[in-house]
Amino acid sequence: MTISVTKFVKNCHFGITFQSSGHFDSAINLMTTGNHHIYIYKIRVRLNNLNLCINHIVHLTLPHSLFLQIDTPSTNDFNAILRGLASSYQPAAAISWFHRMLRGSHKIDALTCSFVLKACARILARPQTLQVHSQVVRTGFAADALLGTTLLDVYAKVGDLGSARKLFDEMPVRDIASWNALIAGLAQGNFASEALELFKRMREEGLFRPNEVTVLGALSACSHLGALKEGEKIHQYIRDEKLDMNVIVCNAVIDMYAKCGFVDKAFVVFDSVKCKKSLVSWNTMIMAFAMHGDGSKALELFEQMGQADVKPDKVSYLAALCACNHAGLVDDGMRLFNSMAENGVNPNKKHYGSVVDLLGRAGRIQEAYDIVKSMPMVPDVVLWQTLLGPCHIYGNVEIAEIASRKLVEMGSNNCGDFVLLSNVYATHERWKDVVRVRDIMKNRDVRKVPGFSYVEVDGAINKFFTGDKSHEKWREIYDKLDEIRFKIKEFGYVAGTNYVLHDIGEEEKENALCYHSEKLAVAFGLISTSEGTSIQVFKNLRICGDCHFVIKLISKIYNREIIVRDRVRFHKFDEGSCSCKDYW
DNA sequence: ATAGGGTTAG
Repeated sequence: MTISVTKFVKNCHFGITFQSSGHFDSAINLMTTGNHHIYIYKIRVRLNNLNLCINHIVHLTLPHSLFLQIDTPSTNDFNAILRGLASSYQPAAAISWFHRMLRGSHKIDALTCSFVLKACARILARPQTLQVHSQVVRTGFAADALLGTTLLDVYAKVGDLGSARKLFDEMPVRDIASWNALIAGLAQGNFASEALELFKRMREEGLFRPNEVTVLGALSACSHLGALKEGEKIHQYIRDEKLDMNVIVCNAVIDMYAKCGFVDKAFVVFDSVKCKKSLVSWNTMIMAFAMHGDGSKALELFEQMGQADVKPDKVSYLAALCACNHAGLVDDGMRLFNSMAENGVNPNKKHYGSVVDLLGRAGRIQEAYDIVKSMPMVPDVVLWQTLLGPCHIYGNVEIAEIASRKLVEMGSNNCGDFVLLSNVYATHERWKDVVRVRDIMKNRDVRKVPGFSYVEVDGAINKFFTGDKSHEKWREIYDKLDEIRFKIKEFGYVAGTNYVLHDIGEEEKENALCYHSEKLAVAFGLISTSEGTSIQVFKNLRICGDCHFVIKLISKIYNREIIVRDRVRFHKFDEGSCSCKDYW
C-alpha cells in the first residue's frame, strides 16, 4: 500500500506530495525532515482514493515533539506550536506558552497574538483576553486590521460586547470581516436588536456588500427576536445576491422562519434548497417541527434523513426527543431514547434531561426519578429543575422535596425553583412549609430574573420588561391591561390563581396581570395591530401557567390569534384554546 | 510560507 501525504498551503489546490510505502508516520517524517520550520497548514492523505483531511491530527502530535528538538526557537517556531495548540484541544497550553515567550523575552509578532487570542476564545477567558489586548497595544500592533478584528471577535465571544463595540468604533481600518464579527457577536450575545441595527447601518453606508457571513449574523438576530419582516427582507437579499448556494445560509433561513413562527415557510425553503442539504439542515427542520408541536412530521423527517443517507447525530436525537415531548408521544420518545446507543450515539445529559421531561409531563414522575438515579453522569441544575417542574402539576411532594434539596445544595438562586416547591406545598395546603420556603428566599436574597418579551408591529420590534413603563405608549398599554382585567373578571377569572407566586413578588400581589412582560406585549399588540391579524410574542423565559391561562382568555374575548414563543416551543392560542397538549 | 468574520442544541 502506498500512502501519499500532500502539504497544502491555505486555499491552494496544489502542494508538494510525499510518498511512502506503508506508514503514515514515515510519510510525515519525510515531509518534515530537514525542515525545522513547522508551518504545515493543511495536509491531505490520499489513501486508496480516499481523501482525508487530517490537519488537526498533525497539530496535535507533530509540532510539540519537533519543537522541543529546536535549540533556539524562532518566533515562527513559537507561532507554529501556538497555532497547533490553539486549534487543537489544548488552548490553556497555548496561553501558557505565550506567557513563557513573554517571560523569556522572546520576540512576539501579530501572529503570536492572533493564535493566543484564538485560544482565549476557546476557553472563554476574558481576563487573559484583556492581558493579550494590553500586550497588543504595548507592542504597537493595534493598527493591524486583522488582529483588530480577531480581538473584537474574541471580546464578543467571551461575552464582553462593550469592549467589542468600543474596539469597532475606534478601529482605524475596518473591513467586511470587522463588521461581520461585531454583527455576529451582538446577535449571539443577547444584543440581537443592536445586531440588526448595525446590519442596517452597514447597508446604508454602502461601503461593503453584505456577504454570506454577514447575512448569517443578521438572520441569527432575526431568529432571536422573531423579527419576521426583517428576516424576509434579508431572505430576499440572499436570493438577489445568489447567496443561497451556501448550505449554511439556507439553514439559517430555515431556522429564521421557524423561530418566527412560520414552520410552513421554513419547510418550503428546506424542501427547495438548490444546494446539497447538510446534517444541520435536517436537524434544524426537525427542531422546527418539534418547537411547533408537530411531533409526527418531526419523526417522519427523522426517518427520511436515514433514507437520504444522512446519519443522525446527537442533535438529531435531541430534536426528535424534543418533538415527542411537545406532542406527548411518550412511547415513541422512549423507543427513540433506547435505540440511541445501538445507532452509535451515546445519550448525553441533554438527552437524559429530555426523557426526564417526557416522563415527568406524562405524570410518570417516579420513573423519571429512576432515570435520574441511573444515569451515568452527575445530574446538573437543569435536570433537577426538569424533574421538579411536573411535581407541581401532579402534586408529588416527596420527589419535589428531593429535587429542591438538591437544587439548594447546588446553590441555585433561581426564584422559579423556590416558587415551584412552594406551589407544591400550597396545593397540599401545607402553609407552614410555604412560609418556610418564602423565608429561605428572603434570607438567600434570591435573584429575580427580569423577564422580557418582544412583539413585532409593522417591522418595528418592541421590547417589554416585567413592569416596564419605558415604552412611549405605556399609558395606553396599561389602560388596555385594565380593560382586559375587567373583561376577564366577567369570565370568572380570579387574579392570583398562582397566588403563592404573587405573594413572593410583593408588589405584584393584586396586579399580577399588569406586570408580566408577555402580557404587556399582548396588550400592545391589541392596541397596535388591526383586527384579524395574528399577534406574535417572543418571550425569553418559559411561559408560566398563569400567563398561559390568561392569554387563552384574551384570545377568546378579543377573538384574536395569539402566538407566544417561549424558550422551548410555540403556543398558538386561538378562540380560547391552545395548540399545545402540555402545559406549565 | 503562516492570521480575522459563519447555521442546529431540554
